[in-house]
Amino acid sequence: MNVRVRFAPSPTGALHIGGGHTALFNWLWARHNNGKFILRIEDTDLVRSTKEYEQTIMSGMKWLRLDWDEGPDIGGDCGPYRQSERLDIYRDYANNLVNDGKAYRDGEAIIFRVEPGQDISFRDIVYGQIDVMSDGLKEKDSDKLKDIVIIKSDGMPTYNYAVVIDDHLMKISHVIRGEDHISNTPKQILLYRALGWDVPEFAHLPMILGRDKKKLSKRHGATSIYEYRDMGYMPDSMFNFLALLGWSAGDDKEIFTRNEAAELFELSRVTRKAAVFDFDKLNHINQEHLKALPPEVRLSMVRPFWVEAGLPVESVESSRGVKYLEDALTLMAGRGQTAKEMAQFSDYFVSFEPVKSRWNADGVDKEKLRPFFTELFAQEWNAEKLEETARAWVAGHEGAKMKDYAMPLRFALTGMKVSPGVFEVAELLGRDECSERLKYYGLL
RNA sequence: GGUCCCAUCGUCCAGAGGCCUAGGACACAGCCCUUUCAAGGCUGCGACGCGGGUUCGAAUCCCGCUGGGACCGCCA
Repeated sequence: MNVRVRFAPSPTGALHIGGGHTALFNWLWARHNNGKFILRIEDTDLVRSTKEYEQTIMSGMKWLRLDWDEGPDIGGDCGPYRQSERLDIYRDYANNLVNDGKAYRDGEAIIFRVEPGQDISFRDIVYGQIDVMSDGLKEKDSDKLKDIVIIKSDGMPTYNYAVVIDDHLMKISHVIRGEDHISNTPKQILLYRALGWDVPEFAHLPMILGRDKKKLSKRHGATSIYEYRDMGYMPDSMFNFLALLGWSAGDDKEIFTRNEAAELFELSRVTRKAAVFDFDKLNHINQEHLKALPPEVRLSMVRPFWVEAGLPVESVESSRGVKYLEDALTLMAGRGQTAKEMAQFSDYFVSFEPVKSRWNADGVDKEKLRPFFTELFAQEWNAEKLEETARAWVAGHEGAKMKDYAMPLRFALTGMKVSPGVFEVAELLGRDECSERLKYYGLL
């Protein structure tokens, strides 16, 4: 089967979590089958749609690296890919339906007649058999059967109509979308039949809920994909996390790359239960990815947050080399759940200034520490030698404990009570830098 | 009000009649390692919503109940 799937957002807002999830599953299915992933813009709401949002959605998808094979920006054989540019098509088919007596005009609008007694059941790849009769398509709070508006008074097609025309004309093989569309599907099936077309396969996806188990919305905090980027989550982590909402490969593997996911993905393994968006899990997945990153990529993820914090990344890079910054973050691997946290936790590698502002002399016995630091600085400057020296010092002094020396050193160098191994930090910072920092406090 | 969907640890996911005294992950708690934890290791806590069937046997199949949710727009 020639798999062709599409993501069809309406440009009335940024790409949000739910949309990203839907786009992701479509992408997964396309890539798994070596099929095509199509982006179609559903901009038939004249009032709310904007070109800016269209751009935002596309860049959101690019950030997640959900690349499409056909779309409004790159074209394709089934274009145009913007519904506002397909109005003639919708009108032609609507006129045919009117001529066939299957639809009628009311005002400026065209309305499809729903006949009672029709079985509009369908089989969903995820949800299985869904039985519906056309008699159930009632008006709200009424027993009246509800006909379907297909062309609005302003000449634009409605969602339920345009989606059918486009999915057919664009040769969509699988319609993969949120579960909130299950109840739209029977209406669309009625339209497919009236038009004499075969229906595509349907696969509905479970909803994503907030902690309170209500549909994810602004109330739950960040909903747009971009907000996650700005918080320091990485595209591959978001991808990994979103893929796990409503799907698993069946084994215990939870940290994977997009290609691994594409290989393993099966629509038949998608879950039916709505999933709660869990920040703790996202954090963990992001941390795992952050840990596994190649040094240069890790640096590229963290760098913007150092810059954002006003740290002199550029000058440190030119004076000490990019390798220094990469090594610093290699030491940090696994520490911090977001790129932003990692940047915050490692600022002392980039500048002494934040260290000064955190350091204070409370409880620091300078007289006791000075000889120890002097001894340290008499050594060859590498972590192994430094630790060896420190241990020898502790062993040679009655009642001395490693932490009585290591902690003040850590605090003086980093301004933090937590850091990677302090001797490794010292080695990387370098003898001169360490010396400068200790002298500043009068510890050397 | 009508139609439809869902129901395993707090959360995400395993489980497609016996392999389940229900497994993994996150979170949480505790312990260990140790110069610190935001790193690493170990242990623990913790669920099949309820009631009926079917069956030698049910988390798995059927029915009812309860509880969630979606949709019923000339929004998508």
